[in-house]
Amino acid sequence: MELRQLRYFIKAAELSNFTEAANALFISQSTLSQQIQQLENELKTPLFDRIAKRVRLTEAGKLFLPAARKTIRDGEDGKQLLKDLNELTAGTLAIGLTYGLSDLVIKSLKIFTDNYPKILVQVIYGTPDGLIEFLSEGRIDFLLSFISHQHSPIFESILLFESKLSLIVSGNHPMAKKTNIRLSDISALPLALPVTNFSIREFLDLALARQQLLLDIRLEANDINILLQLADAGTWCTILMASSIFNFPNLKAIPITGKEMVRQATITWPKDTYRKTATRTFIDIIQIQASNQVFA
Amino acid sequence: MELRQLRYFIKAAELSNFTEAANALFISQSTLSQQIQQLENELKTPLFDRIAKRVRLTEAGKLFLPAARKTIRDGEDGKQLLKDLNELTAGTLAIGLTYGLSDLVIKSLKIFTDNYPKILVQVIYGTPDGLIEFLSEGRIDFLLSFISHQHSPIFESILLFESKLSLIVSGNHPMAKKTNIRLSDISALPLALPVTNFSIREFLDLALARQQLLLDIRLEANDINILLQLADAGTWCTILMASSIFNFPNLKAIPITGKEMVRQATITWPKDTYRKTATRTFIDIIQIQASNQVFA
DNA sequence: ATTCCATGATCGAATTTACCGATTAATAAC
DNA sequence: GTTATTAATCGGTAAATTCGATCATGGAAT
Repeated sequence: MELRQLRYFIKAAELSNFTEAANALFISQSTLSQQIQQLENELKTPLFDRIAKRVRLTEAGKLFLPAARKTIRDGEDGKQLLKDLNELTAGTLAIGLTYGLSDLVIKSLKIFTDNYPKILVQVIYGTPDGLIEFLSEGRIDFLLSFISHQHSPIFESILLFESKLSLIVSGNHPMAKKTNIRLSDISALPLALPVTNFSIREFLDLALARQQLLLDIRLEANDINILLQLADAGTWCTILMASSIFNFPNLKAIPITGKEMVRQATITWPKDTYRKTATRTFIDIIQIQASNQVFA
Repeated sequence: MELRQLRYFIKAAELSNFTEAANALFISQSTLSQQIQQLENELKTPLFDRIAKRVRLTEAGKLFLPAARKTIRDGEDGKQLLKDLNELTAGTLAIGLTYGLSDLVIKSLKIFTDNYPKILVQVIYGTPDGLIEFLSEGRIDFLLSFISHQHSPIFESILLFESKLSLIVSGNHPMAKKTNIRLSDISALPLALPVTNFSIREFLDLALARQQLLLDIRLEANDINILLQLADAGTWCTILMASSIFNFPNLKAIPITGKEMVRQATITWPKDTYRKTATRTFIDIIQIQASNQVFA
């Protein structure tokens, strides 16, 4: 039994006429006749009475017709489901996110969910390593981070924007007026920094090692918001990407000079897997947002 | 999209492994791979992520899987419906019946409905002509009557039993002791007979005309039961088939002599149409009942 | 009655499709 | 590296679908 046969049967039952049904189906009458017979053979039940020059549904045929219709309809429903999914009216979108890119995502999310309210969006914060793992497992659809995987065999990345490593200080901090600063100028400041397994910290530590500098680290936290609040209160300064302070109007990001101090925000997804429309659409949105945004 | 492809997809989704799925489906791995691709093309949506050496459902695939299962299940349900119908656990049986054969049907019905309680039985009384019309229209499945259609091109008949036209009298009637009677002996009796469009009346009138006899007809009725009750009360006699008096133990049927006075009870159904199991089964039962029954 | 028309079944041929086996490519595990 | 596993691909074959033509039947028109 195949859907084709059910489609033929339904049309023939509706028209009670094989010739007309065949025309409506754009097949020959002989084809229709044969396919109906084949269906009847498989069901071991005649579906039509062949009386004189017209056909009429048998009782079995009458019973089978609604069942056949239902089967066809279910098949169509399945197709529609996928169509809806591609048209962003259903489904989920799981976004992996490292600290420091929240602002961009939040702005983009507003645009996305306004246009596609039926998509369930999941925002998963994590470390780059952990999120890469999630990406492999298919638990997130893509990943926003400052780590590029442009040369990976299994991941693909595109650049969103560049952001400079910056000293984050409160607006009334003595250094708040500076437009840029050298890494060596910071060494005297008491700092609150992310813990060492955060990628920004790894990035910073690498630069410090290269320049053979040490910093006055007074506090470590595994939460960027805490660091920002501490800076906002004027207690300590911190070092983060310039793009991290969007939520704190009182804070100032003073870019640290040096071309190695620039990090690239990227979107990463698994190579050679289907990217659903929700993913592609969201990435489009986030790219536009990124290009509109101006970071130091 | 065909059910075959859905079956393949479901198995592959369940096993997350094309090779195993192909084995389970008794097809080659290449066939499975191709059919899945074909389905994906039609849906314009990849259903599996091909990552490294194993496949994994895409979100679209996860969404589509229950829909595919439902479609398959509905198809199976349709088949089961017909199976049930053939196995007499569902469906209807519409019996056309002329007056005079009720007793046989009622006895057979009891056996039938005891064994197949889910079959809805419809008993349609009518005149032979009307019932033949119903048979043509498919409103009844078969017809019990004293009219044979053994030589009709569109109807088929089998003989159930023979019954003699009889004078029906109350047990205390002067003639009740007779074992048979000639038609000419009846002409003096006041009679209550079926109306002229009843087939038994047509049959009787034909015989009377042949023998150039007239009867003393005092009453006509279009209901056999009324005639039987009148006879039972001793008011009048009537002429019916011997098989009609089963419900009236006080009545006696005195066969009328002459070979033309024998009528054949038959079952008739349309030639060359599917006879459902309910029909075939009921006919079997009624044939057995008829052979067990002894009529004058 | 006879002819004509409409309809479904059937037949043979052509086309399409499903299927298989062998091979290739990719990758994970050793 | 090497091996084993797995899915994709290719070419060929068998099967199924489809078509056109024809046949058989029954109803309608004449």
